[in-house]
Amino acid sequence: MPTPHYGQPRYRAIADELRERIETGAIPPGALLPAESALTAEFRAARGTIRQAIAVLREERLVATDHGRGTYANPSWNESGLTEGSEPKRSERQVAADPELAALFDVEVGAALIEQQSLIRANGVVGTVIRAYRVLWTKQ
Amino acid sequence: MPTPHYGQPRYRAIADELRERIETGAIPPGALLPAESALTAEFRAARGTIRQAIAVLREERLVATDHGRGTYANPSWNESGLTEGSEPKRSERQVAADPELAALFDVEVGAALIEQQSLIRANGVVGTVIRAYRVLWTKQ
DNA sequence: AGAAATTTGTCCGTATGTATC
DNA sequence: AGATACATACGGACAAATTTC
Repeated sequence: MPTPHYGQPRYRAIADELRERIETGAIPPGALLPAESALTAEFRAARGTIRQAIAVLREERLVATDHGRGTYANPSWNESGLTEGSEPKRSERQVAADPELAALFDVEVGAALIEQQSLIRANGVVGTVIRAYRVLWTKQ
Repeated sequence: MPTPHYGQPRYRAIADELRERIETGAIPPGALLPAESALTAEFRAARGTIRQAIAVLREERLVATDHGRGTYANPSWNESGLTEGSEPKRSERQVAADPELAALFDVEVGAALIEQQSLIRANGVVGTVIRAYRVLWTKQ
């Protein structure tokens, strides 16, 4: 546990994990990554290690951090990144919570949720649709 | 006095002190703890150290913190009940395509889709629900 | 209604001491 | 010896939610 960096250093492994979450849409474009303190808890890594991992992603332009605010995923949804991106593939709208979502978020059915939809295209055709839901009103 | 952690770290000692004040009633249930700025002055510790101490108590459910408001002692309404058993954080099921998804995937309404749902928790509560949709049979 | 002050949340940079590969 | 990593601690700054004036 202390410092076994078999092959790959820890901060790179953490960077890989976070990169996957972003690329799979688990952390949708424009969303905030968990705070450094939350990541230290989740990965049970020191803050310096977490910051090193995020620095890797920042260098890849996969995230951008605002001082005092947080670290955002995919800040380049308006500028074509790797692909020429024929269409904007992100949209956000307000929807009502269906019974299942209401139970998960512990809110009333019909409560306002933010739905962020992203599309993943392969060869021009839509391969995956990702919908991320979060409560509009934190707290209640 | 830079950073000697002989024996017990400072944030634990501070947490112990605050815990005792709560348990002895010096800080009654529902009352606000002194602000972080006040605690930094009292213990002559950095704010980060104070916040670490409070984080310990928060984990013990001895206090609860509201952004912009303060940290309360003994939140009596802790009916949360530590969850009814860990829910799976990733589940997969087959659903029928709604009109929007059907259009995106270019299939008929009602066609079979795979929905993969993931939950992202922050501090134990569901913060985001991710639903990823794919067509069931990717017959080229 | 609006501005200011308070308070918590988050990030930044740095530093020390310890331990392991 | 050097790189990696952990745990702890400091101080500063900006952001956001809440309260007070």
